[in-house]
Amino acid sequence: MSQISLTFPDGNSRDYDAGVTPAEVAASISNSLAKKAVSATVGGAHWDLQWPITGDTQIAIHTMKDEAQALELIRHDFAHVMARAVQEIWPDVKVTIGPVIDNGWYYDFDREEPFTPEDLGAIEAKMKEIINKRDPVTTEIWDRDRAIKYYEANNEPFKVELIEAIPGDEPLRMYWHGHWQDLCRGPHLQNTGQLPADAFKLMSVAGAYWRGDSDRSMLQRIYGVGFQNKEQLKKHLHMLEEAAKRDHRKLGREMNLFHMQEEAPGQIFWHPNGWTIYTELQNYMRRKQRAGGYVEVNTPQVVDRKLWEASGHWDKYQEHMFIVEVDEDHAREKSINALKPMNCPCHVQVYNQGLKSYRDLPLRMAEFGSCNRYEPSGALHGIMRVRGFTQDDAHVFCTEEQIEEECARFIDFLSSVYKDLGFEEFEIMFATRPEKRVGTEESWDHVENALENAIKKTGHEYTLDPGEGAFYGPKLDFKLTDAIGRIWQCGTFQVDPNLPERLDAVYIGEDGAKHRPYMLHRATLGSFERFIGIMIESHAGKLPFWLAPRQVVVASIVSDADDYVHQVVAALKAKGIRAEADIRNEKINYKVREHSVGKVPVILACGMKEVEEGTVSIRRLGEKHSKVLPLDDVTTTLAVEATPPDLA
RNA sequence: GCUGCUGUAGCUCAGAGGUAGAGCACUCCCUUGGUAAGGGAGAGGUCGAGAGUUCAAUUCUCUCCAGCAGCACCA
Repeated sequence: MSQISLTFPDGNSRDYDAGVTPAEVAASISNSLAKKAVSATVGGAHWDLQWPITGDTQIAIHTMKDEAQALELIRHDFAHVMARAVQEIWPDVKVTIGPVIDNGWYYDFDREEPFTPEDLGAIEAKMKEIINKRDPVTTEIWDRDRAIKYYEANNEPFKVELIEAIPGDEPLRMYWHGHWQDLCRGPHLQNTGQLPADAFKLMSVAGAYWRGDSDRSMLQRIYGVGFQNKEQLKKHLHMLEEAAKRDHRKLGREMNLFHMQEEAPGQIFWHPNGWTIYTELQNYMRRKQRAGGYVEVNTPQVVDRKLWEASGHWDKYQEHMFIVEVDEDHAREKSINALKPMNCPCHVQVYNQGLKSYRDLPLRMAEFGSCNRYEPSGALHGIMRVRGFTQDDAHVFCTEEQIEEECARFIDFLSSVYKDLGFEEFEIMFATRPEKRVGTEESWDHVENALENAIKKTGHEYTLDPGEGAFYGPKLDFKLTDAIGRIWQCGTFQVDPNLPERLDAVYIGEDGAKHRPYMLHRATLGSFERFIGIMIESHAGKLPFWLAPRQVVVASIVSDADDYVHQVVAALKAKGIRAEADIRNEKINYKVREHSVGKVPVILACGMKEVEEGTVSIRRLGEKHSKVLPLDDVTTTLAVEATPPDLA
């Protein structure tokens, strides 16, 4: 038998018989390592302890201490144990797939009856039973025919379909523990007893389409979370509880920012507090955009279908539009209109007024464009995904050569805005040419290169999202996460040669001939609604002072101080600070608590001492102690703090 | 849109086949209190909407609406 040389992380190497498994390698080092080992990294790949190694390579043996590998194995094995538990309780349930995800795993099942919360408890109990059996995990490679026959015989049509989708002659790996078997890439633990039976929890059950295809049957997906030990599980569950407190829907109610109601699903009734945030943010964006070389326009809400037909939206997007029909009793002619779902066609209309020269380009046309989209009911989510919203939208009309520069300029602009708003980090997704597309390959090459260069020039990392661009051009999406880690697209940058073509936008070039401009769709915040939702969650309601709807509450401690409280409020207002008086007949404890819960950043308490000395007792949100300071000092300090970041 | 769950006072929630309850919030009274809930009284609900079963439905059944979780969608 031939020999192979395995190199360990410390640089030493040893010879073994070809076909040696990591389990055998571990045993050759020490008994304790053999027991503790869970997997290996072989030649850069995560390797099952049972898989043979056939050539010279690098090897590292993993134990539970290697967090990345351990968590992947644990979660993957939990998924298998859960599937086995389900089939032991309900033998007729069909299994499909069960991958590892952030913090845990899921497994999709096909079963007539819905799983209930009580069922989840029963499954958890069965899983613990299985783990305690400490069944060894074994694996074998099967050929396709055998695997297909096996699953056909066992009435597992989903597995058969999975195998049929696996390309050609790729060998199929089977895993067992106990009598239970699953088709799986691996790697897995050595035995089910290596799973921490007290460090997992089944979280929820929800529908999920088979193979992610909404035309196919809906399966039941059970989600679980799993960790190396009980403490980490507890920590995770606690984190979820904390995150729930930051939910913008809850804080929106508690801070009296907005509400929504049945009569206008997916639309927001902004209350004075919430609208203050909104307008402050909009004022800020308006100043930033002016400074950034944009001109601002405003275009109609209700637009005749003729324009949507010309733009192509009527064909492709109609089911997502609110259609407005004006009938003949009210209008001279019957007309069919749509509420605008986006601003671009209207912006081309503005562009098309008057002949443009190459000297006018790039033309950056911005609008705080109020849009309505008939989003699917299941997609609605608080103020993050709504049917009526306002984009901080703009379209840059430019030449192909200007795209790179405009893209870089936008990324810098967006970074500056995000930084001002407290988001140092964000994810850029670079979506490239899809299979179904228009335009020449040369043009796609050029435009994709322009975007890539722009990202590099501005010094950001990005994630490639191949094939996910629009049919007419590539795009960048800028994403932020909410309190529980759900990812939301906020900013966007899209290259579009298509709409100028459809709506016949032109400019006169240096050569005196007509040319077609490119149109760059771009939004920084995306929508005010979504961005405010994200901001509420990321700040847990404690917005930066300049954005806080109620910046200061001045509270009297005794009613003899009420007049002074009004003077203090007037002094603050004179400095442009949003201040209000609280002279209710309540104790100071009560007032402090109420305004703390309401996330008011500064409470100024005034008793007779302050009245006599011309001071205020300042207490900042989150701080336990207050400080007595001269009123003038406080108004000056707060006025500085109230300055928006772009004016500071 | 799909699967499942939920809908009772402004909010958070309890409850039962015989037309409803708590805490907080609200109003009034007492209290003038020094930094996260002082005390008392009062008012407040067509139990999401519609239909059906029943002597009787807010409770059971069906349909619809909305919300929540996930999936799909987000040009």
